[in-house]
Parts: sequence; C-alpha cells; structure tokens
Amino acid sequence: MAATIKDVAEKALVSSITVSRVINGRSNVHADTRARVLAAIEELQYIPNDTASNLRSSQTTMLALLLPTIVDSFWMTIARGVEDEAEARGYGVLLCNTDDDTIKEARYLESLLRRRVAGVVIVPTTESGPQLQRLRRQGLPLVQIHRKVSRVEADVVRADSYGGARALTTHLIDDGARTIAYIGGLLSTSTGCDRLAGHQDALTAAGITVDPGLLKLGRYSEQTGYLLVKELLRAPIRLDALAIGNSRQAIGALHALAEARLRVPEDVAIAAFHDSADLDEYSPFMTSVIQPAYDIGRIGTRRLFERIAGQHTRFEEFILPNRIVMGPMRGVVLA
Amino acid sequence: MAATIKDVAEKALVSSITVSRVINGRSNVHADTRARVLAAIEELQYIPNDTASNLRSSQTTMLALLLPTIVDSFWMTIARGVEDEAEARGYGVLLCNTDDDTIKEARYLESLLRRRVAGVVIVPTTESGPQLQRLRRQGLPLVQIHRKVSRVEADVVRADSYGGARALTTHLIDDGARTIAYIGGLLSTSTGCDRLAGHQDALTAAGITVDPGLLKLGRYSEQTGYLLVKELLRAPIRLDALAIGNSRQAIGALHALAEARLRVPEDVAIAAFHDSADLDEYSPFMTSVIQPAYDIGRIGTRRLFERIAGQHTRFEEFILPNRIVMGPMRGVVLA
DNA sequence: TTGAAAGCGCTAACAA
DNA sequence: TTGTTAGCGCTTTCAA
Repeated sequence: MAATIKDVAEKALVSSITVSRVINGRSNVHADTRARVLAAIEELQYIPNDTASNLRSSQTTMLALLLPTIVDSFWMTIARGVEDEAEARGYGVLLCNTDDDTIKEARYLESLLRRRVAGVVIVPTTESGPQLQRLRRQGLPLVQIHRKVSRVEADVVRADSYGGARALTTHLIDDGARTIAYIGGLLSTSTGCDRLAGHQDALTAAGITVDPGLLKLGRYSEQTGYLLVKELLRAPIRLDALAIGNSRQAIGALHALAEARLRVPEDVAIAAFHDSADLDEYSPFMTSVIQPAYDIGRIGTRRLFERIAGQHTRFEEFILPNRIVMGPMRGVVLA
Repeated sequence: MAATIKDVAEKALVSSITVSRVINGRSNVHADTRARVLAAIEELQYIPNDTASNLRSSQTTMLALLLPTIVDSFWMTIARGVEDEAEARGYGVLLCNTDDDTIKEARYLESLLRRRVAGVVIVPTTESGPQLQRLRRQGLPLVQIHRKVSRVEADVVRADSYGGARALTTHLIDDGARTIAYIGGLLSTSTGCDRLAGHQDALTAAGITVDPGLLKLGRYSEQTGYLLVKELLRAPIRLDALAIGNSRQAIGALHALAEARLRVPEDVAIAAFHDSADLDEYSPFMTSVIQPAYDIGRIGTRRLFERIAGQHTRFEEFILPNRIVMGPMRGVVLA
C-alpha cells in the first residue's frame, strides 16, 4: 500500500497537518520540523494524493480545452498557448476533441462538470449556447476562444475577424480588383458573420456596390470551397478576385480555379484567412491573414486563471490583431 | 451549495448507496426506485462528484499522454488515436507537452503520480529511463509509443523503423543508385539505431560496402539536416542518392542541395521518413515512409487499457508496418 | 434488492 | 509554530 500523509506524520513525529503544510509550503514551519518531514517523505517514497486534497479543498488543478479538431496546426498552436500557460501554474490540461459535434461536446462538458475541473477554455460549436449556460449556472469559469456564442457569461478572446476580412478585400481593391466575390462561412458562426461584414464594408468604403450574387457561404471545408467557386464560375461574370474567409475553403477554391484553367493571381487574385498549415504550400500566391493563434490560447487561459481567482466582474471580449502577409500584386498600385 | 448524493437520497427516500448504484448502473435496482432516484437527480440538478468517487474507489478515469511537441501533424495524429480510444471508454486525456526535455518530463510525471492517473502513454526522451522505472515501482501502467527506452516494464507500440529505412534504401538501390549517403538521428534514440541498421542492411544485401564516411548522424532538426548535407558535399564524392531518417532533417537537406544547385531527383535522388506534415510540399520529389501514426496512438492506448484491467503479464513490443509511397524514379528499372 | 456503518487521504476551522 | 477535530462526498464491506 502506498504511504499516506499519516505514515509520514508518524515517522516524523508530527501531526498530519504539519506534513500538509510542508508539502503545500503555504504556512510557516520550523526549519527543523520541515527537515524531519522531508526526510520521512523521502524515506517512505511518499507521493501526495491529489484526489484526496481536491475533495477536501473542493478545487482541482485541471483545466479543459475543447477544440473542434486536433490534427491541425492552427488549433494546436492555440493548444500550445493554453498548455504553456497552464503548465507554468501547475495546472493540467484535459484535451477534448469535439469534432464540432454538439452531442460529443455535451458529453464532454458533462464529464468536465463531474470531474470538477477548475475552468474551461472552449471553441464553441454553433449550438453550444444551452450547454454553456448550464456550466455557468454551476459556477464553472469559462472562456470562449476564437468563436463565441452570445448570451453566455464568459470572456471571449479572439482574432479580429472583421478587421482581417476588411483588410483582405481592401488589399484586393487596392490591387485594382472591382468584381470581387466572397467565399466564407455560414452566418450561424460568429466568424462567418464578422468576416462577411468586413468584406462588405471594405467594398462599400471603396464605393463598390455589394452584389449578393457574389457572396457564397457554406461550411468551412475544402469541398464547399470547391463547389462554391464552381457555382460562381458558371455565372456570366468576369471575376477579378476572390476573398476567402477560411483556409480549407481556399484550398478547394484553388482547385476549382485550376480546373477552369484560371491562373492565380494573373486571372483571379486571391486573398484568404490562413487558419491551417494545410494552406502553406499555396500561400505564396495569395495575401493571407495570419491569426495570433498562440496568443489566443495564452491570453484566453490567463484570463481564465484570473476568473478562477475571482478577479473581474464584467465579462469582456478581447480582440487580437492579425498579421497580414501580402501576396503578389497583380496590378500596379499608384501611391 | 451543489447538491450531493445525500440530498438526492433524502428526496428519493432511499439511502445514498442506492443512489450510487443508480448512477453507476452496475448493481440491480428496482425500476420504481430507480425512477424515483432519477427524478430527484433531475429536480436537484445533481452532478456526481468524481473527485469523491475517485478518492473512495482509489481509481481515476484519466490517462496522460506525453508528447515531444504538439504543433505537428504526426504527433497530433497519434494524439487523435489516443483521444478516440479514451473517449470511447469515458476516460479523459491529460495533454503533456514535454518539448523532449527530461526536466519538464520529470515534472509532468511527478504531477501525474500525484493526480493518480490510471495510466500513461508516453513518447519517452532519451534519458527517461529512471523516471519511468519510478512510475513502474509505484505500479502505474505505462505504454511507450514510437520510441522506447529499455529496461522499463512497459509495452511498446511503434512503427517498423528498421523495415522502413531498409525499404527506403532498397528503393534507391533499385533505382540505380550506388553511392548512397545516410542522414539520420543519433544512436541514443531507438529510432536512430533502427533506421541506421535498416539502411546498412539494405546496402549489404545489395552487395554494397558500407562507407562510414557516408553516414551522418545528428539531431532531428532542419538545421542538422542542412549542415550534415553541406558536410557531405564538401567531400570529393559523386553522390547518387540520400536516404534520410527524419522529415525535419529532410527539409534541411533539400535546402542544402538547392544551394548547391543539385536537382532532385535528377542529380540526387531522395528517400525519407515522413513524420511531419511540414514535409508535405516536398513529398512529390521523393520516396517516403508514412508511419501509421493514428494506429500507434490507438493500439497503444488499447493496450494500456488492457494493462489497467490487469490483463497480460509479459510486456510486449508491437511493431506496426509502414506505408511506402514511391517517388519519381530516376533510372530505368529492369524487371 | 436495499441499507448501516465505516473510512478513502486530505485540509478547513479553530484552538493552543 | 503546531495540533485537534471534524468532515469533504462518495463507495466498500458487511448484513439483512
């Protein structure tokens, strides 16, 4: 049987609470006493039992991170930010891959509640609202990252989707494009809304009328990007450029353009959000919005710790700036 | 205050142990009683406390996964395998990013012992031996994946490094190469040893003498690959081909060749282990060994669960086959 | 099928 | 600076 705090206490001729104080290092313990306790711990190969201390103190040192997928450098860069921040504070991170499936997510959230995790960092799915409200009712600290569902009492840390999209389209306009189609996510996601708005405002600001026929929305998948561009190309329009709200859609779009023998950027210029390394090999041909993935994770987690510590009262939204990487310019820009 | 099992018991007019039996569904409970308990749970919004049940039953439903890095599709594909298997059984996965740093790894292992995780899936670092032996002494079930350190009581699940390396070099020989250099990992890692052996045996089997001057070993990094190839190119040898034991080294090697204005595969053919998506964009130019990352994670975790359940007595090593993707052939192969 | 009693290993609260 | 007492919320053990 493994040694307990009581065994250590007996060997060191002190009470268990003194051993506890030595282990947790919070209270003052006489140097001699401490030395005796440490010796006993060493001799008995004692390993404190966190499950017991968690129960007694009704708190754990575990966070949960819920992500839509894990085999993807964008999400894993976020995870790395979360992990670094948690590890620095001695917290563990439970990795939960939701597959963007509300059922799977709900199953996870239920188990996290039972596990009494200290807090949750989540990229919510579209229908997460009720589940997240339930967590809040149980008093579980929560931070939404990258995406958000409204009416949930939680801080939000995310990239500037609106600004990024606006910059992309503005760049295309500066490059001489006038007929600019937009491929993006559905309006049921917060990123989908923000990016579309950024695109439209860029057009309006440049005095270009928004043509609803040039706005194509769908799931964030390669196939969707492919199909939406196919659809666009069937219309009798001469497209100057494509603004794309997501990496996977961009890859599909590039394939559709290649099939139509349209060159990038000579025939059609492209500007896209870059949220997956899969887009890397195509990047040289386009202007990209690189989102601050690591900081989203790191800052989100830092905020979560502040919540756990009971700081702050108002829930806030932190919008982090993107980095724009210019692609090749097609036209000549007059300064 | 959150409701406890006792509150539920009172409301349902039963004892707490009956509530426990309903929750865990292991023992027989009369249908009427069950219904009353369920109603009380619903009414009180009762959420079982896993920390309490863990303490009492001295077992948790948590696994730990220790990985050398997480922003990388190879490791994350392994993680996905682990996660899928664990989730299916209601277990959580603690994600531990060791950065291949023994100190950080040791810190993690210590915390996992305290947390009383049910088992550990680990990609060990070179110096993990003593730490892992300590875990075993505490009776913690352990599975090593991808790499192994010897003299640790643990199953091992890994790809066939030897066979993969042998296939790579054999392919180069079949393609007409005779002067084949090898770039690979240090012999302090198990993969480094196995891959070098596979390369050498392929040469020997083809009647080619192993030239020690053509074997260059170093860290699994882009820079190392670059420097080792630079070194090779300084020698007055006409190189036919390069067998490379690691993706990052391969990327560095490609850069060195490009600098020397050597074309791939026309001037120098390349065959490499593919263990990172970063190599993707170069893959069309070379023959690659694709390792069964998902299955390494999945099968490793399955084996861990069998250990946790107390099955098996002997520790075994499972060697999974790779998939070889042929690159362009340089010479003409006569059947 | 159900329950009573005990206790898992630790720490909060209070006391000295 | 150190100790005593009690109890966190559950499940084991034994009994009916």
